[in-house]
Amino acid sequence: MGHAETDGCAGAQVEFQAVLKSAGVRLTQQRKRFWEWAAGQKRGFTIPQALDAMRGYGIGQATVYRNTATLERLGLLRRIGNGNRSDRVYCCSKPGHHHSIVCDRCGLVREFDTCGWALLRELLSLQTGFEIQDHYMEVRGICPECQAAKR
Amino acid sequence: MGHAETDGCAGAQVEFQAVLKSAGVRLTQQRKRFWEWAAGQKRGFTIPQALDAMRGYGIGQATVYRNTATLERLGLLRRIGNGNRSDRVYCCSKPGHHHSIVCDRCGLVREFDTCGWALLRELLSLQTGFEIQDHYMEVRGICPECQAAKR
DNA sequence: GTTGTTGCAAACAGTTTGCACGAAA
DNA sequence: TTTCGTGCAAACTGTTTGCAACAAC
Repeated sequence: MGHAETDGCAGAQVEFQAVLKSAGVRLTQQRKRFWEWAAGQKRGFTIPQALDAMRGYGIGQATVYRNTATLERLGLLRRIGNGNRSDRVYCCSKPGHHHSIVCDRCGLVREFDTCGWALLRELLSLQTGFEIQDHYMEVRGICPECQAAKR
Repeated sequence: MGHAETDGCAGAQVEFQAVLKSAGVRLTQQRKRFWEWAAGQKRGFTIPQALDAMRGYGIGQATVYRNTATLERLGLLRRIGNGNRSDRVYCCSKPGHHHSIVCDRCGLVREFDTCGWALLRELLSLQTGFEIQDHYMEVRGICPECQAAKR
């Protein structure tokens, strides 16, 4: 099953080690395994899925939880699923601020950054008097492949 | 402490009973108490806070959880706090689709619905090929009062 | 009278923690 | 050789559930 144009984590291997090093975080076997697996999950994953997969490598659950937190802190992983509370985790293809659009059917994640924020920010600031700081956005839909499969 | 222009739940009392009735949900003493209290929390609340407050009325925790879920289902309550994962609950001032802007300092919630969605939806649809369904958005900032208090 | 709701307490699920050992730098 | 990270299991927190009594309609 080829996911056209969506190989989100290409070149992630290199970046991974660099990010860890610059954060003073050690590159352990377990972390490497976890990251390789996570980067391969193009549709994100849930914690139970990660626990299962890592158990296969003899990696304990505490390690999975700890590493999920660590990599999230380093901006390598991100949590989504607020609309439906599914609490998925996915592997960021690029660092920094961006949003995600998630397929409701298969969980495929794509990232985007154009969200018209500058304008909205200005508007909200005027309307509410709030000193606006940040925003969070998540879109749900059906990905092209699932649309095709549906028929 | 007067919260100018932010008495979100005015007239909620009336609507409350109507919504419950039309959903075939009973108006019990406990639900009424819970709702009255919740509607009074202009800055939203956390579950522990609700548990505490309701314990004062002799209302059990199971009831609080069950009612939170019920009222959320009826669109009377809503959960926020995805950016910082604080998992707050707040009382919706109006039904239907809208977003929230939360004060990072005091938790005050204001709702808004202008978010430039139509345009973004179109853009994302073209860019990603997704059949777009829904979106979730949340803004964080500092409310006017907290800005004033800061100085 | 019928049925949804409640309170209690026990059960549960998911997550975190303490500690001794092992591996990375 | 000095930390940091890991595995294990126990502890914990927050949430859900079964059941008998009760209150809403």
